[in-house]
Amino acid sequence: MQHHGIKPSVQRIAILNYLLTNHTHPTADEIYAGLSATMPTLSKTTIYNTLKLFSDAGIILNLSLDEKNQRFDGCIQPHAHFICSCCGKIEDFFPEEEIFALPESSGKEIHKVEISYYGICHSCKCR
Amino acid sequence: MQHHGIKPSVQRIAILNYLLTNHTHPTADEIYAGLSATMPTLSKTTIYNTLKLFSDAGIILNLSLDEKNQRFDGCIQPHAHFICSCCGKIEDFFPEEEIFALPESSGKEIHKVEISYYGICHSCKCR
DNA sequence: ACCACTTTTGTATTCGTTACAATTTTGTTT
DNA sequence: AAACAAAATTGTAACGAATACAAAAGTGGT
Repeated sequence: MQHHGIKPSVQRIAILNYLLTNHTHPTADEIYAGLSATMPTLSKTTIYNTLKLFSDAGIILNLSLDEKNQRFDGCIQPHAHFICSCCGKIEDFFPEEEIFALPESSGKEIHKVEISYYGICHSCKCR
Repeated sequence: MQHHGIKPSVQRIAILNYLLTNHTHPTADEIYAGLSATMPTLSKTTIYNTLKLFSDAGIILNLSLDEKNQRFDGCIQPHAHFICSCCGKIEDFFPEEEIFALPESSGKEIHKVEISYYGICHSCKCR
């Protein structure tokens, strides 16, 4: 965190820690629900502020795979996602790295790549 | 449209036509702005209803690449997008088809694949 | 012309996110 | 330690895209 010019605080550490230990691609609300038990005074605005701070600094990812909510990912290794439209589960995938580079470098500067597969997962299909 | 069990109407034809001729990946609002000139009584609800009808039927794509708005695409050939964070421009890409299939078919049923590259485009970089 | 059914429309509501100002915390200087 | 400036946190209010809902208009068949 410090290496990115961000001063640590109790709230910031808690939020980053939540993202690094819960690989659930949570929304701001889910993070709030998860942390407010132990930090009752935590404000939702702080969560939004902090998430923006972190994602601008590149230490977390702001995912747009969910059209209803912003979702956040503490794993910044290039990876893809599978989203089950039925149960909502989000799975991580790690395809070959080549996919994450632009085919031809046409003078573009790439900051983020998002690869999302939408469909029905195995267990939802059989139910 | 009829082949997908959707009855055509003046509004539906206009909305589909807008998406097939404008490759701008518009929001519902942008479609409304573009059509209300010639169809003054067109309602925004109709646009939302119709876009949902079309994307559920698979004749258009509901893109989640923009975290602020739903965006829609009349081009349903598998393709990727580049989004310039500076000027907002959205470009189409057509990588090899293999990318759009799941690496290993793990019993999943894929309905949609979204591949988005976020960054700065050439002209914004030089300005 | 009548009727049932579908589509469209406008308004009201919801809810995730942001704006903003006040309060609290942190770090530094004297 | 006290005082001060700067930064972070908090709560409330506001915004706006998307949805819910009921009324109105349109469509097709008898």
